[in-house]
Amino acid sequence: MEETVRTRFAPSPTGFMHLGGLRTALYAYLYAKSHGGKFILRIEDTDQQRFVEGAIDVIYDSLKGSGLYYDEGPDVGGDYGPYVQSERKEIYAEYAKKLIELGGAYYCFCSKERLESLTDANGNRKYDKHCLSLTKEEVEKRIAAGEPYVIRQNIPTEGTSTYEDLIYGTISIDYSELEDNILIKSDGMPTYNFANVIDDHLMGITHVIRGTEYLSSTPKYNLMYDAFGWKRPVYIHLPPIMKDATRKLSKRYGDANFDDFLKKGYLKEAIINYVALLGWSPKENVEKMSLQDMIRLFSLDGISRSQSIFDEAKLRWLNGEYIRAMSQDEFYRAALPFLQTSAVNGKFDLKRISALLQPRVETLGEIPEKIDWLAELGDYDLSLFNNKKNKTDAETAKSLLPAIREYLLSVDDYSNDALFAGLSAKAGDLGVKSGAVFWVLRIAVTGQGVTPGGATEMVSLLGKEETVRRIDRSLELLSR
RNA sequence: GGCCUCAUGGUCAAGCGGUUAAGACAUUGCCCUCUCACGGCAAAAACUGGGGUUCGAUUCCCCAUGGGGCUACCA
Repeated sequence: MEETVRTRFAPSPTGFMHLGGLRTALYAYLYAKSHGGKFILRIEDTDQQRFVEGAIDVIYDSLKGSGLYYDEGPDVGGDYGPYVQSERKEIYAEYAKKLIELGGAYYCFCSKERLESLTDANGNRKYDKHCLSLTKEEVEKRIAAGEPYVIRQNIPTEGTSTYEDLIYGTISIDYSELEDNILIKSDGMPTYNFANVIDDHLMGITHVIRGTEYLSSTPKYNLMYDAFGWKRPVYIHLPPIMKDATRKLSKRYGDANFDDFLKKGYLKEAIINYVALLGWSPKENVEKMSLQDMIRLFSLDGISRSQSIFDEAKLRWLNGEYIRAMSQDEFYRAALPFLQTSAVNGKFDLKRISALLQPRVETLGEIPEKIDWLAELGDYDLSLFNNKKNKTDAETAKSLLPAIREYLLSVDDYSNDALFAGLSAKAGDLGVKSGAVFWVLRIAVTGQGVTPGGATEMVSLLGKEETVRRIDRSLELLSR
């Protein structure tokens, strides 16, 4: 029987969910799920200086919020815990000791000063294996004396390491290019280089899915798998997501934060869908996909090797697709927080505004700016009445408006359809194109060149009292 | 600097020796239309350069150029 696929997402708690990280998590999730496997969450918090309060919750929330439910993790449990590295310190110490016995690592007592003295003319530094020659007795004596130490990996001085990456193919690195990196820091905590290997093995990870930044350091990890006699995992390295041609999407530029996009009014389904498309394309030529669709369509040969640039314009479009696919109620619920920050909150029927806005916005964040002006009719430029096609201007507005006002005052059915039919007929009575009536009316009640909906939709929304009040105000402006 | 790696329109991205080199976003134009938007139709737009291999290279190989990564007691 084939072994069960187990993938993991192993972020450091930095306080925000990076979109690149989210994509890595997504691919790991998709790979596992499309193979009937398990997806595991592990928190890599070995760098205590980078500890951020509440950061782990951000990871939980982002993952679950996007539908990437993990089968094992700190908050959901599992048979391979603990799933937080800072709680596994003794495990690493034990394996480090074992690796030393196997000759794959050694204690090092070198001072920072000595290390710095190793820097050559080009500014490069490579550890010289100085402490490798220490005898066991000497090492024990110095440890007993309380001297601080680290544990370094013992990398062969010659030879070549080769492995097969499922995306990039055969990768070969000469050992001479690698350094005896620190595995256990002087504070007793492991570095990524070590914890990552120990945990992936102990947690039964079969497929390691991560960014290309690890492509050339993977031989170091394989050396450890081999030394312990463990089976190497399958490697799947992913190309980076860029902000532009030369910069990666980064925290620094504030353009990579999942939460920020949520605040701007992007839907999490759209974000997940969009990042899935950066670096992967399904066999079928489709772009809008649910998580379930993606599980069905996911395959490694659709993953590209080149970096891709994050294009917010396309994300906007996709987000718009999701918005238009929602039911009116779904959209209303999603839009409500944004509607409530608008100046119209409490003045008009938010549900009706929501229906008007649904086909007209690509992100929820655009909502307030699209309707704020609706709250009050202020002074506006009378040249807005100018319309060539309908042959209108301020003068025609002045002559048409009283009759329109009278009509609107006389009817009680303010539904869009009734208003449209009634005003069209009225235009006939007045001997003008219906477009002229609609244009003049729309400007008169909104004072805007562009509105989310036509004259009748605006009037229907405003209601009789407010409509008449605004027409009066416009007539006043016109006679100044 | 050394090593690893990548390279199709502005962007994402099909293609995997012979194609009119898909599709999507963005752009432009037209249609629909009570403005805008939605929707529909159409246009413009690409194989980084140079050598090979081959009857034939976007596709395979090499070099150059350009981009990214690694070179930490960060991950």
